[in-house]
Amino acid sequence: MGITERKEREKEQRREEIIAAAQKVFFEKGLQLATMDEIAEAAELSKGTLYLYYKSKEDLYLSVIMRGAEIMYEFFEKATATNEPVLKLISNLGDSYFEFFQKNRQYFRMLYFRDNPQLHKQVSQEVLQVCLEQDRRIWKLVIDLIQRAIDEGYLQKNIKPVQAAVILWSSSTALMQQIDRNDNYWQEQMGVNLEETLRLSNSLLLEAMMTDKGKLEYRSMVI
Amino acid sequence: MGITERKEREKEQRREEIIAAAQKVFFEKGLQLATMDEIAEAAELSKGTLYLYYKSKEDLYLSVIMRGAEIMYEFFEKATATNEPVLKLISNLGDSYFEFFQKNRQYFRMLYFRDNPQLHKQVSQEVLQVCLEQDRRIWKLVIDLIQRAIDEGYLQKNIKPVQAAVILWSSSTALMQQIDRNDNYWQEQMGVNLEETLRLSNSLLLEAMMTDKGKLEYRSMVI
DNA sequence: CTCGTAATATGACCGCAAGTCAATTAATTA
DNA sequence: TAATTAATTGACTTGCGGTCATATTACGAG
Repeated sequence: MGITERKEREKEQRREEIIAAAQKVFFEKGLQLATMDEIAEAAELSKGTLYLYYKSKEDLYLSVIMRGAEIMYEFFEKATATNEPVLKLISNLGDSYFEFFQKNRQYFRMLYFRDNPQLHKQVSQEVLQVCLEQDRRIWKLVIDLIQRAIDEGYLQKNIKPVQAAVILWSSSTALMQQIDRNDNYWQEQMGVNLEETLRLSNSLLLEAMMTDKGKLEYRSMVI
Repeated sequence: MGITERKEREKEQRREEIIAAAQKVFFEKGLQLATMDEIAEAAELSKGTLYLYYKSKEDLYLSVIMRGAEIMYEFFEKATATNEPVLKLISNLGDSYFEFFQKNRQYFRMLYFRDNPQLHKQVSQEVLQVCLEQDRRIWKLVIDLIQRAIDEGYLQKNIKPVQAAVILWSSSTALMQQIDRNDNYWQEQMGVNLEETLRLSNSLLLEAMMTDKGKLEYRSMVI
């Protein structure tokens, strides 16, 4: 009976080895240019073996993405686990998203593959399910925080927390994508610093959602 | 000499026929699942012929996208060509972007392929150039309008027009992408109407950028 | 009208990569 | 040690983007 457990462990370990190899190759080449043969070689396994552990290249890709999402979640948890006022926590959350982006660009890039279902031809139902679950966890963290800010009277009651979350999330993500792709272009051709623009966008939105009480506290906080 | 002209016309026409066929197939299947053989069949030509007119599948895809971008530009032009006050024009611009999205979802979806350079493996330099030119035209329209609103004292002077444009554009786009993919999910699981959220986001941002004069005018406008 | 030439169009073919599976090897059990 | 089960392999199949030698058509000179 100890044997089946060990086998289980070894199997899990192999899955991890494969993911690690896949990550290396995907980071270097991206989904399209990475080949399963390459990943197999990096994992020191044959291609056939990969398919014993993952149903498709896209499943493998999504599995790597999930590692990234987990790291992102940890950033968020850490950023919101202090005893600071809730508006500060929301602001921290925005900062930590950007920090995650800067320190994990490869993951960030992969993450928005997930949002493009046009690209999911071969994703298995199981992996998708786990993905959605993880997504929910992240949204819950954000939404709960905003709910708290509303309850405490810092954000306007007539804005639904989910709405606020979607708005803040969408604009942050979109701007970071822009930074990822075209930062130089905007800086050099348009004379605009996108990182500054991101901060501006976040504070404009957040302030626009605040109550007077919130604005008061926020401004004292910023100084 | 009339003959070479006719030939020129016929060649241009063939290019158009091919684009039309490609569009049909891409609309139905998306970039990945569409095959060149399929497009060739739809165009009633052989695959080889396609490659006499377009260098790659991705070039063909981008060429279809450019049709979409042209249509979008026309929406924008029409929305901003009236004599209404400039804040109303900016608001109209947002509405027309959403209208474009609703009436041309297929194009909208394709447009965001362009922003993912990870996917551009085979795009030729020429097509890319035309693309960038078109992009600039659209940005110019938006930025000029915002510049006008600043000049006329409706938007704050300390916000750069390019910044404002990027912020408004990014958040609108991101929310429409969300609508395109997951509207039902947000509506049914989260009880949130994303179309309303988009409008909210736009007005929050716009108002947050306004001067007092702007807010006064805007509020009288909304009623 | 007709023949040579140039412009167009064709589809068999190539190379590559995802995914499969019969055969092989390794580990476990009797 | 032999039999059974599990894990692994890599040759093979399939499908598609892209190419190119060949065929077809359109044109113009004689």
